[in-house]
Amino acid sequence: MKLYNTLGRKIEEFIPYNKDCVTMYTCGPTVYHYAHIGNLRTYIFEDILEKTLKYLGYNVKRAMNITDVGHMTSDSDTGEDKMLKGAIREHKTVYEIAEYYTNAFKSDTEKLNIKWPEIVSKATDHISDYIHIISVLLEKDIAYPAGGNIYFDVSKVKDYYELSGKNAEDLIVGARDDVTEDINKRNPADFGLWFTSSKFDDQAMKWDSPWGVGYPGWHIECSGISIAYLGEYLDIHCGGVDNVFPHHTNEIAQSESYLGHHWCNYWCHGEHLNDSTGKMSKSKGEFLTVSLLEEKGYNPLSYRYFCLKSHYRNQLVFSYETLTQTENEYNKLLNKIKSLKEDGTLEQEKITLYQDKFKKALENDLNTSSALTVLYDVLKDEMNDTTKLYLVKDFDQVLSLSLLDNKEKEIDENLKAWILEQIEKRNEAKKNKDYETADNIREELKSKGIQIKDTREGTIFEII
RNA sequence: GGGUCUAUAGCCAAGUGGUAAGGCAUGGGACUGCAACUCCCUGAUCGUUGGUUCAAAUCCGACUAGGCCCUCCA
Repeated sequence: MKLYNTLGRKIEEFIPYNKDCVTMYTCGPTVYHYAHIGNLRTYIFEDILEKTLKYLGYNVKRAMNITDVGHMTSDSDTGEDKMLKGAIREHKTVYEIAEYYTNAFKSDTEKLNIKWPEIVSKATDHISDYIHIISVLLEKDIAYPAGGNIYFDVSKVKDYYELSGKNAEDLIVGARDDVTEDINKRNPADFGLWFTSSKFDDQAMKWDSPWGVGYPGWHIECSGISIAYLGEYLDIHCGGVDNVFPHHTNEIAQSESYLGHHWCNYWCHGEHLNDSTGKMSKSKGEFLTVSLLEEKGYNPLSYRYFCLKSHYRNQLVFSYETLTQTENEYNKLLNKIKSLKEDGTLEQEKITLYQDKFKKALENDLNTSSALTVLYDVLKDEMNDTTKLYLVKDFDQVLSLSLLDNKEKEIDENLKAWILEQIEKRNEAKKNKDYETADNIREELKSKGIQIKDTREGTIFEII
């Protein structure tokens, strides 16, 4: 298995610490609002990674956090707590907001066939772990108190900028207008571990700590949860590219300083989904959610297919035009598979041949585009349908495109009898060259969501 | 300003030194009473420009265009 590692910026052979169990951590959502489909793209990538590892025979232990503690919308004095902002917007408590959007997020992942990680933990469930880590960092003199808060001193760690490839001199504090310098920090790059002195009076979530009542900094939660569930040695850490700096950079700094040894070997990042104007975000342009796509008549799995056609490290541009086209492709694929009928015994040679090709594609830094091509090759190949169906099912363990879930929908016997009767009538009319009647019947059925297909074997129907 | 990534046909894309996979769309054809479905056929010298090499979309340099990051962001 080869993976692109942001740490080192090259494709590397994947070698886990422990062959028997790969540990994987993925940064989860901040649940103050719905996730947009760009957010979900990253989770699709992580889903494919986890399923690929399992397909290749690894056991995978994966954890994800749910950020239900306040993140600042900005670091400036005018900043607001995201969770609080959501609560005010919707007249609910921050806890209600978190629960509501966690469920919404889970529902979105289900619609996209994204497997829910075995371990999912709320950030607020591990406050004592963060306090412990911060205490150790203070003891080691890597963290320091200032102005009522605890900060991490980045000058105490070597290779702070290794992951991001940046260097201290070139970073401009306040490169963005909405960021102001925090005068408590010794170095501009230092980051907060614990805040007691909030810039906002109405901070809703607070916990007791050795340094006063307050709340944890943003980066500490991922370190804390990851170490709590996956131990001191982590194989893979994933997230969106925008997390490379500062979030993951800071995670490395605090985790390794706390543990006293190297922590995570592979850092994998998913690229963004852009719209025609650039990066997609919640605050700019149309807020694209899975529900919105459904409202517009799209199948969420068409979006998954859209993502798999591309590579996770390529930027993708979203437009309804492209999605419409992709849905068409996806439906054609499903149609082809639907026409397969069990017709013999498995052809083992073919199975081995195509499984190897499929694996090879995925092993090459998750080349899902090539993997899909292998699927098309299978459908075109000269082998019996039983073997094709076997391979489709096998591949779908990773692709998760519900390629075989398209079984005939259960329909009422009376309805079925009526439809068959109509088809009979239509065929009779056709025989008598009464095409007007025939077309009327076809239209009537269509208006009820029943599609007629004239095939060589006779007329069949399908519920749309 | 600094960092980083990308650039292959209308669209999504494979390709990691040996003369451009695949899917969709388009056009043509078969089937059909017409249509839908299905099937067959149909397209690019790889952003521009130098260089390395017997050989480059593939390696190196320059240029151009674009995305993202520089302390909320997937």
